[in-house]
Amino acid sequence: MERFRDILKASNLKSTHQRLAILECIDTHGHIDIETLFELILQKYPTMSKATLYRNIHDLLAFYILEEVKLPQQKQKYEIKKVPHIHLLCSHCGNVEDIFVETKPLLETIFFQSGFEISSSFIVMNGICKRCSSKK
Amino acid sequence: MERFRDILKASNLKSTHQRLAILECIDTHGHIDIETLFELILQKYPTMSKATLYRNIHDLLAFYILEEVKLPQQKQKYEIKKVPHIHLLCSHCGNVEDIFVETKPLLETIFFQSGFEISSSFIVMNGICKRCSSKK
DNA sequence: CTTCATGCAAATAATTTGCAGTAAG
DNA sequence: CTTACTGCAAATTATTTGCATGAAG
Repeated sequence: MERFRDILKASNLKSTHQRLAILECIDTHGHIDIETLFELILQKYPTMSKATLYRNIHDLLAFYILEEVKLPQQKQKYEIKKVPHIHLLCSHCGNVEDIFVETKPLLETIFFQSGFEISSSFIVMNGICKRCSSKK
Repeated sequence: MERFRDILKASNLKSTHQRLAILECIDTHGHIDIETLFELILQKYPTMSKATLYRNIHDLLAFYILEEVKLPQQKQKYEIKKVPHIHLLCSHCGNVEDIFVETKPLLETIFFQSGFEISSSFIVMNGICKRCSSKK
């Protein structure tokens, strides 16, 4: 994936095999936690160390290349930073789906009610996804 | 606080000093993390151990007496379970405010768009609270 | 070449567990 | 009394750091 090289270069970060592997792995897997990520990368790069993984996650977050996703009852996960979206967490199959929805009305209601000026939001919906509910 | 004794009894949990202290502390302090909670309780009960704290937090969560609050860039916090609400996290003063807002329209939009049946939601808004924005 | 990133091992922090003693009901 | 809960210490697990080596540009 050439795009990750560009993204890294833009932040003056070297495009090491390890970093590219981390980014590609998160990209193809979607929301992923440290442990799973580590095991997946080990398969390609048996020498990968956890210290490197932690350091890179930290740096990639700092440069807003990654984003943390804190889901209820779950270990912290990570994803490639993208356009703001809502997380739909299926309590049946465990999958996380992203959805892009207009939230402006809600934000305006909140401002109206409380005077709180919102700059960003983090939203997780728990429930049953379409696939699971149609299987019942 | 007599009400916590009742709540504990309803779940067949004994009303120990430690448990009552944990609940009262979280109740008066609001959203609080393990470390802060531990230090506050130590002042009243110098013998309180962290093992007990962790065990109790775990059990109180399991009985839905407490609720976990995972805020971006912050350590996990806990609060007394209450009516569903939205968290407003002020990036200036760091305070977390709770607000009760009608989210039904948003939930319906999501269902309409994706077929995802929502049972509960977790929402954090980042921004500047009324108090801070009026100080500028 | 020069600088930044990696791997390893060791250090630190966070959380869990086993067990004997203690307190709640 | 009986059972569940606590405190302590030890065990795990998670994360960070120092430093010598190696790779990227």
